[in-house]
Amino acid sequence: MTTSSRPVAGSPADGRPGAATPALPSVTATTGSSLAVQVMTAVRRAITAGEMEPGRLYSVQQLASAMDVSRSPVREGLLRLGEAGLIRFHRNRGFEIVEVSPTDVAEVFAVRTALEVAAARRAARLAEPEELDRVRAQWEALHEASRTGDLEATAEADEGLHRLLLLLAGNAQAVQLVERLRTTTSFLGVVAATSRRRVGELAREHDALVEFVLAQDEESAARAMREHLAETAQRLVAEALRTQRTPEERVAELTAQIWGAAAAGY
Amino acid sequence: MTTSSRPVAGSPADGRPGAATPALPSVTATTGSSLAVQVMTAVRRAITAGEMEPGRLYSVQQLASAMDVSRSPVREGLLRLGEAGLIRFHRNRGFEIVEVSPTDVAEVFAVRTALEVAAARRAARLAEPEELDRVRAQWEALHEASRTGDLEATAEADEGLHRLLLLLAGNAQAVQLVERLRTTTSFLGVVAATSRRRVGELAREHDALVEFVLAQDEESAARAMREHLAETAQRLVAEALRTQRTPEERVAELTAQIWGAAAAGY
DNA sequence: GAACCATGGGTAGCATGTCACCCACCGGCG
DNA sequence: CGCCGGTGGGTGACATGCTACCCATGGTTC
Repeated sequence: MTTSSRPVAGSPADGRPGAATPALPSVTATTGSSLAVQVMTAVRRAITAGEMEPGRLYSVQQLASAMDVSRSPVREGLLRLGEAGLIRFHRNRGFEIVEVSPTDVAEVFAVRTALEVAAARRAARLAEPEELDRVRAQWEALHEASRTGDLEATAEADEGLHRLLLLLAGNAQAVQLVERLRTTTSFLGVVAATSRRRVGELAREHDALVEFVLAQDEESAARAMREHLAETAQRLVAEALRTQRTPEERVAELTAQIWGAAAAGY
Repeated sequence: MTTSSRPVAGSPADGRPGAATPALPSVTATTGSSLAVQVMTAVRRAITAGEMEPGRLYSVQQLASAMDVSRSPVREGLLRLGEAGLIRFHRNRGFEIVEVSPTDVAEVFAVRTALEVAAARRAARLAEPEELDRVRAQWEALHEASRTGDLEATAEADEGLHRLLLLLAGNAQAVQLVERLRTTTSFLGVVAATSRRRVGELAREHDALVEFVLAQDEESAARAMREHLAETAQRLVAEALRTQRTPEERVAELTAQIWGAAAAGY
């Protein structure tokens, strides 16, 4: 609250490269949490929205000015994002957005396969009746969000369902881990980009999975989870390929190849 | 530098909890990296050495004074440890060491099983001859360190071997993840406490695993990794139980129970 | 004796000052 | 024309000042 009008800031339209101020990721209105967390959210959103792009150098001071907070929370939030692998620091030069390659996406989903297939199996085995009710409720919430076409709510419900299954598997560490994986790869952003046109289908993809979990059919649940993740993975790998301007006629072939190489054995 | 003799602080043998200043984690001599990293290392060491214990509240200012640096790098390092789950912050009150329960240890190893069994399989399948040479070299380094009885070197070589296998599996994301898991659970500290008397045996436990990887026998390598992790996990779970003052006659039983529950399905 | 409230010390979170260092730019030298 | 060393702006890392806030303590009231 010290600066009420931000006196200097970007100054006149300096055309010099490197100091370019392409787009200011405005501060989030998400009050309630610490400023550092707000910075993290804002930067993630700016990345997925395309306001900040790989290959360009940004600085703490720059973001702090744009978001009208001091450098401390900005630095703190950025360091956390850096540890998560979302950005990379160059000493005394600034930081840049790390580009998520199709291979990275495939690898993340290979890891998720390793963890969540087992989780589905364990959830089907261990879940108590009231816990199964929660699964059903979350599933219905997903369908509801999907029906309204609300992209963000659908993605959130999707996440919630996966998190719930991990929880029912009784492994808190795994929950935390997968949670972090999502953050790391700006997973949400990719999902958003991909499924914009097919929000309605997202819910139905979970039908078989939920059905088998509710029926406590361990192996079928595991298989359904594996198939679900494979489908999602390939869709996101394809999207990542398109982001890299891969010719459309090669996307299908490369997707199968990348996912096949990353997933074999998991 | 502010307090040269800590004028007030704990005062005479105050029995009051909370304000006690039990032991000062002295600054590391580990120069070369940033102060924040040095703080992280120092705090981890202080925890594993028992100088800092769960249930007690510490503060940034306190550590900063003890280590003779400013609050900034201390806060930064502690925040990172907090994100890893090693400590927990209480707003305006301080932070405390998070106790690692036997169940936590078992869960971490369940996750590692999910990731590293598949990694062993893939490493056996995919490794090039020169990469197998690296495995052999790392294995010999482990034996060498084990032979000299150097605990820290042995633990490091152990880590190196596991990391190498993950790398050869071609999943950079998994490597990063397991790396973080180690940090999280103050894994090294537990290992140290456990194997102090049996450093010599640690190397031999990897023999079958390495042998099968070198022979490129996928399924045997996977099985060997699973058994190796199960053994290690149970040893550490038992150690965690003893830390919690579990009666020795119940340790074996509880260990089997906890590990069985956590690992089933992975 | 017990419940209530003012108060003061201590804390994390945020803002700001300072510094060594790196790199891009630029002018002079070969 | 090409190389090369001085130089200045910008950056991350660290030090320090400031503030809202929480909690324990002790006095006060009933």
